[in-house]
Amino acid sequence: MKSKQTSFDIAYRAGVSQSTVSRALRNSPLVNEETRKRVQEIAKELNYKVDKNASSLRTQQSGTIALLLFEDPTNDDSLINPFFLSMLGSITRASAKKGYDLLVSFQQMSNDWHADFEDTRKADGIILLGYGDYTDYEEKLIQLIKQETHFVRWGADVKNLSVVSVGCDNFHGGYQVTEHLIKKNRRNFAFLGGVTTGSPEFLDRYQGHCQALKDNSLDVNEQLQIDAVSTDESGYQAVKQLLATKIKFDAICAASDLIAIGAMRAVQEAGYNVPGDIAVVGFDDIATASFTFPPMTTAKQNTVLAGELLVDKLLQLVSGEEAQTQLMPTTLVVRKSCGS
Amino acid sequence: MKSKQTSFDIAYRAGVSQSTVSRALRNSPLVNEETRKRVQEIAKELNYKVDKNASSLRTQQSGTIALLLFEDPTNDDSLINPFFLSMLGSITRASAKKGYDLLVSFQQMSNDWHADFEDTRKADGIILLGYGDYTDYEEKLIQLIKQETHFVRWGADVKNLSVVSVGCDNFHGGYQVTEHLIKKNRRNFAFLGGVTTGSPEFLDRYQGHCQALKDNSLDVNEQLQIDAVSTDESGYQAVKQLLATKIKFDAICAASDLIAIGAMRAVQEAGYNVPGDIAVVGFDDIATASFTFPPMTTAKQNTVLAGELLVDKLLQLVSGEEAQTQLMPTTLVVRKSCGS
DNA sequence: CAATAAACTACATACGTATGCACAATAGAT
DNA sequence: ATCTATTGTGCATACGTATGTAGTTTATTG
Repeated sequence: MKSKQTSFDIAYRAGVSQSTVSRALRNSPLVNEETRKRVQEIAKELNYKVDKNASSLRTQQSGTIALLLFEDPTNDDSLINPFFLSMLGSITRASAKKGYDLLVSFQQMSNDWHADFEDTRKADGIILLGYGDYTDYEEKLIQLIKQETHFVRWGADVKNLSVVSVGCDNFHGGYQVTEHLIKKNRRNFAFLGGVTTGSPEFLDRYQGHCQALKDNSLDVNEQLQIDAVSTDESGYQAVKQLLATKIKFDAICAASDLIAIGAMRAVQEAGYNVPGDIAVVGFDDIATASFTFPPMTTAKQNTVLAGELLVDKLLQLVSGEEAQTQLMPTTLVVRKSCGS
Repeated sequence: MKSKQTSFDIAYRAGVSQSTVSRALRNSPLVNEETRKRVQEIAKELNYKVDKNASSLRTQQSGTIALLLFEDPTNDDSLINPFFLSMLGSITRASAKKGYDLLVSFQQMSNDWHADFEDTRKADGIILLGYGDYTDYEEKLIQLIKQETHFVRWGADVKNLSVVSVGCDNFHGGYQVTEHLIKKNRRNFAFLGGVTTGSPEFLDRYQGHCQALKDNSLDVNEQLQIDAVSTDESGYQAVKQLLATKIKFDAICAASDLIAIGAMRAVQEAGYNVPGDIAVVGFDDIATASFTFPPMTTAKQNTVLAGELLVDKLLQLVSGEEAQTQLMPTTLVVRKSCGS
């Protein structure tokens, strides 16, 4: 049980050659049924496991997917955005289902992340996860393409680049929640989320929001759009700023649940009732959203499906097939933060 | 930029041998300062990266840690316990800080998990994460020890086994929250969490709870202890069951935040006020805990520190050093669910 | 019974790196 | 000018597996 078993040890015990052992364990049709069974039994008996390093070195395939998780640059503390954490969970599951191991890596998005995993042969392909809202991002995508790295990414489609993305229909989601609020007879909307500065995802949500207003003959009041990053603190501050302007509003569309949570807190602290005075909707449907008070109405992104799509598409690319960018629909989850 | 670079290519370009390249890149003192610089420059220029498989095969070290995450067996849906998700995040960070890659794997805790990662040389060591409350667990730990696998685990110490564990002081945590409630003049306590059936962690929390009661000359009413697993649904059902007994109580100690969240919901639905009529405390301090209504008072487990300790101790074991089981203190986080 | 096919199995080698050992080159000492 | 010490480099090999090719055995056929 001590020193490591190799295929030669199995071969010796089975009275065959090492190559036969290798073939037997990989179920090659070249070896006799009987021989194969015998070898496999002995292997199990001796608790032999194929050395993945040697195997990968020989086959040039690692059976591993790398997940690169980019942090929100503004979020310095050591908490991870719960939405991405949830994505991480579903990706882990999805890759396990496909028999792949998952290598998880946090990235400082500073240097060299682009070149690390597939080059070193530790992974067959890469999944990029995080808001792509920092400088340099496209440049690095281009470099990945140049190196012919297999990768897929989460998020809004990137224009003019042949990159496979999986994302949700942020425009539609923004439209959806806004429409819901309009049906609840709200008329004066604030929008919380970085539009000029932030991630493309937030911009799409905002544009969907605006479109819904237009389609219902409502005006967009740009003074009620406040930039915010995806933290509850940022949402809290945004609402404070908003209240200071004295402009009236009866609904808040937040670009993410975290922002919405902070917004609700600020609203309630100012003595207003949610949803009575001000309705709030979020975006993402993170786990916390159902436990807030009042429980939050939000546009759900299906992280389970997302994880599976990302893994499936990546594996398609790895095996040389084509793969298409895909947009998933969002689902409106109605709870109580917009009235009943 | 296309076909893969090897150390031979670098050697050719630098006019030295492959072995010199290898040494230069690993900063061996055996190679001349000047030569080393030249080699490293050329390597960077050609975007050369050491093949980790070949390197690992040769050195028998992978530079990788495997994280095995066990699911709560009762939790079938595809959501991960947020506490463990948070641990996952901190472990990811901690191992990155040490320069190790992290291989994440979900386990069905059915067969063979014990033998996979270090045996195949994909990882230098293993971190076990999850409630250790299922049959077979100790048996598998014993097997890991037999195989001389390097591993550490999260959770309560395992008696009679020389296993390195990192956990929090569940007894003290249970004591702490109960004491807090007593100071708030609560006298009739319910405890929600599997004691006979559940995980050892829950049992420790319960015992701390009981000790606090005894130290304050209060009786333990065993009829007010309800088994529950760590989901909000389970907490919800437990309170329903409790209310049906008509026994009076003015405080609930939940064995986890998720249980507490479900409990609060049931209490509020029954028309009682939290904390006015019934105070509630949780355990863990998951992200959601600060967003509930009212915000939850709970015993915080320091996941960031836990992640670092787990990684540090594992790496100690890997490098042949001794490592000790360690209990971390819990911190009482006072919010509003116990009154002000 | 010889010749050919069919079905297995063994031999040899390559994957890319790291390292013990031998060797070369330079410097210093006598 | 010869010898030892010092420093730097190259040669050869091993890590453990997978696979092309050659070889052996048995069955099949003329």
